[in-house]
Amino acid sequence: MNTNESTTRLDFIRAIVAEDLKTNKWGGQAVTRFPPEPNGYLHIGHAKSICLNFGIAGEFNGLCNLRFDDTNPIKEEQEYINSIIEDVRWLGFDWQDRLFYASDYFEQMYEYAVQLIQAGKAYVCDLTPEQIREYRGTLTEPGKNCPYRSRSVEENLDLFERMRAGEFEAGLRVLRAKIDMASPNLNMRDPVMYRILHAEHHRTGDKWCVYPTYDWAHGLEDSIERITHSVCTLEFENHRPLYDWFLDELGVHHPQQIEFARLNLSYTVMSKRKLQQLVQDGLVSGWDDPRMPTICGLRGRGYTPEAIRKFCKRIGVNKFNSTVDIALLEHCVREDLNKTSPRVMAVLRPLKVVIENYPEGQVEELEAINNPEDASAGTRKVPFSRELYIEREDFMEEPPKKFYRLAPGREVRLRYAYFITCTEVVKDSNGEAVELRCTYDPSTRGGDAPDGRKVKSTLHWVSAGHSLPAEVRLYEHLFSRENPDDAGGGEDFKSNLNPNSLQILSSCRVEPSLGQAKPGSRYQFERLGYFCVASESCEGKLVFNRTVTLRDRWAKIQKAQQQIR
RNA sequence: UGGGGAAUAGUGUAACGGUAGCACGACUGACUCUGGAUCAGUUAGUCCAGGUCCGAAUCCUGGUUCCCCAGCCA
Repeated sequence: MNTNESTTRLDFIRAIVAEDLKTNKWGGQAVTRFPPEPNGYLHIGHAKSICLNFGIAGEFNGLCNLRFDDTNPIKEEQEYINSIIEDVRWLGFDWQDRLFYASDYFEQMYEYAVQLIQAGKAYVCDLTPEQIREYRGTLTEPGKNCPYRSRSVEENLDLFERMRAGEFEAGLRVLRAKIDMASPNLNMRDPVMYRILHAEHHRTGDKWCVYPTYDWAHGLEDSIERITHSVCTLEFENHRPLYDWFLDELGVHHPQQIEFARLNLSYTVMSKRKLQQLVQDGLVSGWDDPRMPTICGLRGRGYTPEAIRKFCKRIGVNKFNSTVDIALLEHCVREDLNKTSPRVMAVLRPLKVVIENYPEGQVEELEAINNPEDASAGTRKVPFSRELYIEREDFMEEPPKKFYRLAPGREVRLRYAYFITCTEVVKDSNGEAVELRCTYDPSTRGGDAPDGRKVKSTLHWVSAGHSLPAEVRLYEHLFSRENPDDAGGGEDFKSNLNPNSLQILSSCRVEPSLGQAKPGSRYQFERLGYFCVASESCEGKLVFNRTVTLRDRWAKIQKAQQQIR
């Protein structure tokens, strides 16, 4: 709590927690929870909630539980549980022995329901779903009491027990809270507490055929776990009176529900439904496609947990909807990766260079710095020879203004190597440059000229004979529109998919030090960006995913120049 | 047109009756063996209209706009 970063400003939720701690409201305890429903993969929006809940616990010397809200066996699967556990852990959070499941409380919840029935506060209703909707009324008109509302306690008890026993078909009856069918808050118009579902639950099997609804279950889960601050998203604000009502009627431990705005990010979608659609329609390779805003997608893309945590800290917490610029997320990864990733040279679109005055067969091992931001990372040797590859876009036969790179007659530096001058351009029948003939200045070995002359630019390169082939996947934003839902003419968000969101380059060359690069490890390809070794990569076939480009001044100049034309 | 929320530079957020600040972005410039990083600077804001006050983003009144709610989803 007393770190300089967190004392500066408290968001409104932390302010509440701090105040409660000060007044000893919960006996000096702060207990939060992250309560995902295991029906999908976690995304960066969940990370916001995870960082909030675990962050509060960490900062206030409290506890944060990981709890699966598994009250709907039709939608939930073990696969999701596994991925969620992996993702939360990967993000860097620890729930120790407090991994819980709502389904572990089913018996207790059932007893609480019986208690409410006995108190005349709940009843079994035989209306069909359609009828329930009709009886509920509308936003502007009150609902009306259903004919079963006045059933006796005994009959309700009997019916509810038989619901549990499996005597009725799915959907035939429900248990409802008896509150107020005229309430302006529709959630209070006798909400459903239990529905009959003859479905196999991934944890309780066929033990139950009545399952609690969210409204009934969630507060109980919080209460049973002695949660103090039940943090959820804005859309549950309307449910808070109901949350409070259940807990008050039962007279049990009653946490405070606090709502905050969920995260929206530009150039992507965040709803589970839409993400699922992308997966199902095969528009991405899966939940872990590196273009997805899912935690596993970002992980495969090369994002670090540190960067995601930093991002979540920077976006803050508030009560109004907003859309964070994805550039901020990208800034956070760059900031982290700049300090931590080893530099390496890789040529994505190779253009052959022959150094005519360099002795055939000669190879020099030149020393290169692994990370200029971290002296302890040391140096490595990079082989240099007569035939090299440079980046195709680092050469222009007719360079425009402000293009500092290689051109006929121009001298540039090869990083950590020599100054070279382009003397001749070899072209194919289409007039395309296929090879450059150059000379080098032997006195510039290592990259400095003894006579002090300067060059305008430094290029990365690899030795043709020593470099390794690699596949590199260049990723861009998944959508080409800032707000993907902003689609015209009856189209939906999918019409805004960015056709260039994935570009696969299969004839890249990387320096030999990358030969044993392990999947998941991250590098900066000098002058290009941050890349991470793809999970499919192996020693014979190297594959890299681009996490994010470096900031690129030249690209901006180029863009500006194109706009002028 | 019922109820519940919310509005501060382009974006995200501070300021809790007392100089509207920070970050991202954009734009300058310095430096540089990454057109990277770093450093310096510029840009730009209190939804509107009244009121209270020496003083209002903050308090009051009235508007405007946006979000959420009519699942046996969460």
